[in-house]
Amino acid sequence: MNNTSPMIYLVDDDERILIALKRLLVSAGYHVQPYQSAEDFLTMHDPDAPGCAVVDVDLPGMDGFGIQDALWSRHHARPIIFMTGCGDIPTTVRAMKAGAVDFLTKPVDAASLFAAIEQALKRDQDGRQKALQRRLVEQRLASLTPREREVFGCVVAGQLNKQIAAELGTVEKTIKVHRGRMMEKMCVRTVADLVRLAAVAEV
Amino acid sequence: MNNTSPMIYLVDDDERILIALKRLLVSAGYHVQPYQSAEDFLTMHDPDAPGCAVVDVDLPGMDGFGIQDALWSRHHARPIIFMTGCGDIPTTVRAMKAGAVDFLTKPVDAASLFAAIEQALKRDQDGRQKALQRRLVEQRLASLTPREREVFGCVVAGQLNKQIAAELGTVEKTIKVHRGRMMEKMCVRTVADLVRLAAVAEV
DNA sequence: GACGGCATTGGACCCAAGGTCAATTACAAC
DNA sequence: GTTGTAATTGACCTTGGGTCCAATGCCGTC
Repeated sequence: MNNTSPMIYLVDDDERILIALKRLLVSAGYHVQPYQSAEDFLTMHDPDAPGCAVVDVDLPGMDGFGIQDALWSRHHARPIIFMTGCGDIPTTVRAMKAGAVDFLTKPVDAASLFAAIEQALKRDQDGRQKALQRRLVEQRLASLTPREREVFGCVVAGQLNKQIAAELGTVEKTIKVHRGRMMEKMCVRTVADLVRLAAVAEV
Repeated sequence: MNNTSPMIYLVDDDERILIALKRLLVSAGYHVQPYQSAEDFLTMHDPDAPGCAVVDVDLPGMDGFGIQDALWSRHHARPIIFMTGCGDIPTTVRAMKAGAVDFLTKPVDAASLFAAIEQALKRDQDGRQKALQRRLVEQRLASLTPREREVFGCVVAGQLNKQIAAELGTVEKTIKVHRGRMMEKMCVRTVADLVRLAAVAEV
């Protein structure tokens, strides 16, 4: 699906640092997209492209946390690595609690940065994988008729056709038909597979 | 199971702080167990009692991370809240990455401490709940004969009895018997329930 | 050697799941 | 009014799942 190589989104208001870090990362083989402000990053980056963000928390205007919140509220789960020149412990804790991959102090140590980026890219990859599966299941669920949707829930709950019929106020034969069509639309052949699909969607 | 009220394990080498914090927590209605060293805590605390630990990272001898590692290697997932008088950002990041609930700076703010403790107790509760379920499932799995165990795997995978029979080199009738006994031992009546149990055990 | 647990199998039987063929009803859109 | 989709139901048949009773062979323990 997304086999484009991952992008590192660099956000720092200090142009010298931006240039230096970009050079470092490019020389290590990464694709880099630099931004001088949170606003630039948020409006210009492609949220569907794989990759991670390396962000200075102390930005003028919207700061690093603003980026984190903005991405979160848009359901963009892009992993973030923070950098700071003058951060304190409460700030660090807040960032990590909010899901930051790492919180690095300037001057940034190259080895730490690379390690954090690798971890962030892996997290991004995993997240994308899960989101993809989830979207697939939700797409299939959306193709169900209301009745089929109800039957889906009952089957996942382990109910027998006759029990489902009683619950939905109809007869077993009707349920069998709905159930058959539902299984086909969900692209599964066994109840075991269906339960696993349901688990992907719900959790 | 564990309806004893949760215990707060306090670990700090400074006796004055230990006393002050204990007083604060007791007055807030918590049960508190103070220790002056990591070693004392590790040898004397009850790992099966619900609760969380509030630990000074800068302990003489084994430090706070030592506690974290020791608990981890013993598979005791007790949530830890760290305190520090002179910590830095890398230390904070390390602690949070290792799963600390919070990382507080001394002097500890009461409101922050209470918030962290509530979060830690909730995490402990959730962890215990999951561990309990998991142990229950593993116990049931352990009661299966080797053959039943194999059939379990195939059923969860969604295979038909005849397919299972072919895979295990026997006939459908035999599988039916194993399958029936397996379902009874696992205390489930439907495949849907069985798949959910399997999910609890594997993840 | 007797005993118990385990794996295996056969036969009879019942219930559940799913498919075929056919038909009816309701509602919304064109 | 016609068309399409969704929901519904019936009779009939096949396959799959599950249970009861009964029996056999293997293996390790007492």
